[in-house]
Amino acid sequence: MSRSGADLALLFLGAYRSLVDTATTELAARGHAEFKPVHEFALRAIAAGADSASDLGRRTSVSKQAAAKTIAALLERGYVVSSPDPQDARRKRVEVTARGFDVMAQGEAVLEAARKRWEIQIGSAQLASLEAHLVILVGDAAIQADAPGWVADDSQ
Amino acid sequence: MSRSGADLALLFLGAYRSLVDTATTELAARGHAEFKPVHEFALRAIAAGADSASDLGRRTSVSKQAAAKTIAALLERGYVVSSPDPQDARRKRVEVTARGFDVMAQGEAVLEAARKRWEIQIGSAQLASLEAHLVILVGDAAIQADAPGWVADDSQ
DNA sequence: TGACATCGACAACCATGTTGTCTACAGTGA
DNA sequence: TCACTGTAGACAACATGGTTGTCGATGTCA
Repeated sequence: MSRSGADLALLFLGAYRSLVDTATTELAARGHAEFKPVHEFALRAIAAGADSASDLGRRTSVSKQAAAKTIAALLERGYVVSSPDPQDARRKRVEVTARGFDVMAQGEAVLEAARKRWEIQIGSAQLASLEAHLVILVGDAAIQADAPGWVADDSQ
Repeated sequence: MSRSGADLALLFLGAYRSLVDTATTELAARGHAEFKPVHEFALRAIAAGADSASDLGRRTSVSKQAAAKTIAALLERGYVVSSPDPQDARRKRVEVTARGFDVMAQGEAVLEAARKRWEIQIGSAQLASLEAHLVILVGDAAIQADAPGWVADDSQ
């Protein structure tokens, strides 16, 4: 077959897009419209302890201003709440709400379901080996779900 | 191993990013700084016959204004030239320059080299099967290199 | 106590897309 | 031949999601 390198790149992008689009569409259908991958990552980082804008910025490799905007968006949609930090009057502590945890759980479920469909399609062993090879090729870069500023691609 | 669906998505994104970053960096080192995937796709479309802004817009599923901006960027960097169409005074015909063909060839070569490295790393048969499975999973969506507005992710 | 760091807010800017509007020109049919 | 309709490209305004720079308030440490 010997596809070209460019096609290979496109294939990866297509696979990612396919999963993410599925998730976005499904989440919208389940009452979480406008929920984008960026939000998912931010929410994860907040749940993991990034409880202020500056903190979130550092963890997601983005300026604190950008992080503040993301938090504002999450706040507006009810995925997080913020309150003044009693320990430090400069800070505002951000916390994930029940709705926030819900959207994370649903997102995970949707992606897991998509993965299951693929598993059925090409076989469990094949998918496992595909994943294993990807891990080798990509290395650690993809593992830290907290980090990427490179999730900016999104749906749009 | 049974990785989660979210990890799988991240893995795909990581693989894509890895290839694209390699290509962008390499191209920059070879005298094509600031050349982004979007430019690559536009250039390909132009070479394939999209010789006007409106045309390019249609082919890459983007507004003609956005296409015009992309053309302006390519123009500025010397990858295309434009001239009034003698047949139709409304149009400006866009053509890929030698430099434009060069960057396309180099890009292809760089990606091909990256693919070769992976082939060595995990084995030729493994890479082939990975690609074959991806083709099954992604379907036709990734094949038409001309289309995607979804290459907006980029380096930045 | 004073120097310095950090927090969040605000403003300005950039990149890359969008829509809407405008003028020039092409093509077509009465 | 002429009016109508469609299309090309230019321009303006705006949305999104980043950036940098600056500022006042607050914390921290010598």
